Order: sequence, then C-alpha cells, then structure tokens
Amino acid sequence: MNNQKLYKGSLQTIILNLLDEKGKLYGYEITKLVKEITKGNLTISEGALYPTLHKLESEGVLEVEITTFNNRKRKYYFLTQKGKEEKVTRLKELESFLNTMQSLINSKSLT
Amino acid sequence: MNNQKLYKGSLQTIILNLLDEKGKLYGYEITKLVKEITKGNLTISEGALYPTLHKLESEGVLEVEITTFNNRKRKYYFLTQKGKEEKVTRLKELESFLNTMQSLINSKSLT
DNA sequence: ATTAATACATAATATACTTAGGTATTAATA
DNA sequence: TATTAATACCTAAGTATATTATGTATTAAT
Repeated sequence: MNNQKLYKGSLQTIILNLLDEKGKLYGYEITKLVKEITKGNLTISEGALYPTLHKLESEGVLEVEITTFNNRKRKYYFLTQKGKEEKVTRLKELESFLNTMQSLINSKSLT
Repeated sequence: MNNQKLYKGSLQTIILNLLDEKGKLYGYEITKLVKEITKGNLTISEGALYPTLHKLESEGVLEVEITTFNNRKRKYYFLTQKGKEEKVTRLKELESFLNTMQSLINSKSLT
C-alpha cells in the first residue's frame, strides 16, 4: 500500500471483499482493480499484497488455483467457506469502523 | 487502541481533530472522550496515546501546559499554528480515505 | 534494442500499535 | 479501615503490517 498510513490494517478486508464480489482474482489483478476502483487513490504495493495472500491462504481463508496465460504463471485466489464467513465479519467491522470515524469527525455538536 | 486493527494509523488524526474542537485536553481526558463519543467502540490505550502526544509535541504540532488539579498532575495539550494546519491536512486525508473505503465496499456495481 | 507491462516473489527496515508493567494520588467500597 | 477503583502520568518489549528495495521471467510497446 502507498503513502497514506490510514489504510494500514484494511488490506485483508479489501482483499476478502473483492474476492467475494469477483469470485476469483490473481494478485496482479487485485492491484490493478483497486487502483481502478479507487481512481488512483489507493495503490497496493506488491510487497504488501503477496505476503498477505500467502498468509490468508495458510489460514485457510483463501485457496489457490494455478494457471498459465500467455506463458505467464497466474495464481488465482478464491474464498473458502471459512473465507466467506470471515468476509462477513470483516465487512461488519469495517462498516462499524467507518461509522465510528465519522462520529469522531462530526463530534463538534456533542458533549 | 483496542481490538480492531482498522484504527491503526488514525490516532494522530483523532487527536488533532479533538484538540481543534475542544481547544485543550489532557491525555487521560482524551481516552475518556473518545470512549464516550464512540459509545465504547474505540478505546485508546495509554501505551499508544502518550508516546503519540510526545511525538506530536516534539514535532511542534502540539504544545503543553502543565497544571495541578486535586494534587494530581495534568498535562493539557493544544494545537500550535502548525498543528492547526496539520489538522486540516489530516482531516482531508481522512475524508478521502473514508470515501475510498466506501467505494471499495460498494464496488459490486462497478467494473 | 530498450523500456514498459505483466506476474510472481522475498528480505530489510520502519512504524504504530498491543500488552504489560510501573509510580502516585484520591474516591469508593467491603 | 483496608482494599479496590478511578484518576493521571509514564515506558519497554513484543507483534503486526506495512514500505522500500530488490530479484526473476515473459511478452508488448517504443
């Protein structure tokens, strides 16, 4: 991930959400997709992405399907059943977090 | 801060915002205030808070006024001019971040 | 022919926390 | 009245998660 440290901690949630929506994605594709969706506001670094994918796989949250396209190796990741449940939890946490942060920056009227 | 790692990176922004709204606050007061505003969703740990306050002070973003209340030492922090500018920047970054995260979890319709 | 893009990967470093302690005073409770 | 909770500050060790800098290999574009 790039310059803004605010994104720290949200990478796993982003990955799980995208995989839930798209079905399966390979690493490089995730970086392009995030850049596109966020209109360049968020760039996921490969140094952050690949270790995270490996970790999620080792935890049984993701599974891999290795393919070849144009003589280039691609590793497609998709959610396991556990991953689908994890995604629901993470999404709730994210929504709660976004609400909490909103309340913190709109607290002028409070207290 | 507590269980949710999503808050990682947002502590400085939270502090700057609260100080801008309230004028001046002491450390312990910040932890209580955040807990109250967020209805218990966010608990700032003192292990995170105090080093952060010291760092912001050393950067010239905050200044300190030491007082005594009920024979207990209180260190009131408030924004410097630099701090007020920094707060504006951080708030913009936070709003941009929140929008970006929203777009990432609402991307079902996209692409 | 060289550079950019695609596609994977790791290692060293930085940072921002958590967890677990510590000191000291005052208020509440058993 | 002795103990615990609350107030108010602090630091150090450990952990998680990223950044930065590389590296390999193939194909597409300049």
